[in-house]
This record gives sequence, C-alpha cells and structure tokens, in this order.
Amino acid sequence: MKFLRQSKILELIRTECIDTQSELLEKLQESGFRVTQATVSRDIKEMRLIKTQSADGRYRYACEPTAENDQESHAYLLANAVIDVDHTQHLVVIKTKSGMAQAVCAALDATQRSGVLGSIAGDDTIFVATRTEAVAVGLVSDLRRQAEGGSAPAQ
Amino acid sequence: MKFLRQSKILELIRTECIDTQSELLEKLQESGFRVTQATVSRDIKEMRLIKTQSADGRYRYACEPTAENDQESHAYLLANAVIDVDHTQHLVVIKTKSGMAQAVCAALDATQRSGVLGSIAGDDTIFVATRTEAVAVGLVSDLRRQAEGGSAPAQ
DNA sequence: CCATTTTTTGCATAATCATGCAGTCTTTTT
DNA sequence: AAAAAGACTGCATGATTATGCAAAAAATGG
Repeated sequence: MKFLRQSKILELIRTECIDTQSELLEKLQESGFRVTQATVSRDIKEMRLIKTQSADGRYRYACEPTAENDQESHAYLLANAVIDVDHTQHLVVIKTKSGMAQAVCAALDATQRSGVLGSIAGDDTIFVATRTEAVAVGLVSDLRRQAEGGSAPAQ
Repeated sequence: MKFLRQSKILELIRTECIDTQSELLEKLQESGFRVTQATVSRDIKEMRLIKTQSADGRYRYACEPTAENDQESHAYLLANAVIDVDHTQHLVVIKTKSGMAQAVCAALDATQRSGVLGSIAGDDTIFVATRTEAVAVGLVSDLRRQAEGGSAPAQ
C-alpha cells in the first residue's frame, strides 16, 4: 500500500494546505489508509517533502520544486512498482504490483514518449499502444532497464 | 542584533551541514550570539528556511531556492536596516543601523545597478560612487522608497 | 528626557516529528 | 517448501520544534 499511500499524500498536499503530519494522517485515514504518524513521518522523509510556509505564514507541507525530483520519483516508481514488461506487435503490456498501474501509467504519460498513441491502466496491468513495433521494442527495453537498474533514493 | 544574527545563520547553513536548530544554536553561540533555541526557531520561520535532506539522507537546513526569495530578503534588508540616504554630486551616502552596512552593501551590489562604479561599507555607512549625478539621484530616490515602503514578510 | 508603543527575546511548555526495536508480511534463495 | 533476507509498520519514546506569555529592549513621539 505504500505507493498508493504516497500518491495520496502527494495529492493531498497539493490540493490542501496541510501543516502538520497529524493533519495529513487524519486525511489519509479518511481515505481509508490505516497508518500511524510514524509511517507518515517516514513517507515524508522518503518523498523528501518539506515544510514550507504559505503566504499567510502558516506552515504547509510541499514538494521541493526541482525538476529532477519528478524524474526521480518516476524512476523510483518504475523501479519498484513494475513487475514485468512485454509486447506483441504494437502493443506493450506492463504488469505492476497490485493497485499501482494507474500511478505507473501516469508517470509514463508524463514522459511524453514519441511514437506512443496512448495507454490505459487497470489495477495491475497497463496497455500501451505504439505507432510501430520498433517503438514498442524500444519502450520495453527501456522500461526493463529502469525496472531493474533503478534503486530507491538514499534513505 | 537580529540582522547580523540572521546573516550569520545564512552563512552557516550555506557552508555547513546543519541538521537541527540546536546545532545552529551552538555555532551561533560560538560566534558570540547569545540567544536561545526559541529565537532560532523564530528566525528560521521569518527567513523561511526549510529542512531538506542532503544526499546521504541526513536532514539539513537550507533556503528555498526561489529567485523571489533573494529579492524579498533584499527588500527586507533595505526596508529595515537603512536609516537615511543622501547624495552629493556623484556620491551616494547611506546610513544604516549599526553593523548592517556590510550586509546592505552586499544586497545593493547584488542588484547590479547600471551607472554604479562601486561601493564600500564601513560599520554603519556606505559610500556608493556613481558615474553621473543623475544616477545618484535615481538611486537615492529608489532607496528611500524602498526603505519606507517595504515591510517585513508576513509572519 | 520621559512616556508610549512596538519589537525582540527568554522561559517554560505544548506541539510536533523522528526513530530504535520488535513483530509481521513479502520476496528471494537454496 | 523451508530458510533466510529484506521491506514495512506500529508502538513507545526520545528528540526536536513552535509558541503563549511576560519581561526586556528598542524605537517613536512629545
């Protein structure tokens, strides 16, 4: 559940002004995540979120706004959520951990890879339609490399 | 002493890897500032410093890397440290609070104003040499406006 | 210079956050 | 499949940070 939870955290801090981990915890629990403050603290550290201030001086959790950051989190996702990648002709099929397909698919979309017509994600499977088989092959090979090579950011 | 202290804080967190306010406090005290953690906490809030992580995963205090930030702190400095501004021919003379001249001068330098040949700062006085009297007049007027208009960032 | 207002600070403490340890669950290895 | 290694989490608690309040200090206005 870690990825889903962290995705939710990201969504929460982007849409709401959350100034303590306890508050974040509450919202998470409202969304059905049954965790404790300790876990939230660890998530925040792992995701490298920071406590900033909103305009009115109240504290607020946020992401560091560096571009690398996004790339890193994508890499992280691919490295840790993707189980298997294969293709048949123009179609790439990605198997992910349960519930992670949506997130991985979003990360994939964000890379705006050329030759990709579109993709859809179920619960643990993604279909990616490519224009040519060559594109599919390239995608599979890239994803496999990332899924293996990538490692979690330093703790 | 607040400005001097905050300048020192900036210097410290830029040159060293400081991960708690207590550590910062110690270094400040080594430099002769006799304050408590409460004050450090308030300074950090006012300066909008954030707790990030260094590459090895340890926490570290840092500035938010936004460009506005610099401008803001310059404005803040000018608004709060400058006492008086005047000029005679090509020379602008700025009076600041005691000990603040160096800091204000640095902020001024950073603006890279055209027509300014150079500037030197003592303890509470700055001399700015300009190419023409017109430049001097403009500078005086700008500085006066900033010294009055500017206010501290929202708490 | 004295009175008044504003700013800054320390103290004490409440609030918040981080983490060692042990238990559980998952993955990998043999 | 059993054993071993690793990942994830809660609990309890220690560490760290924020802040209400009162006092001190500094700026402001007569």
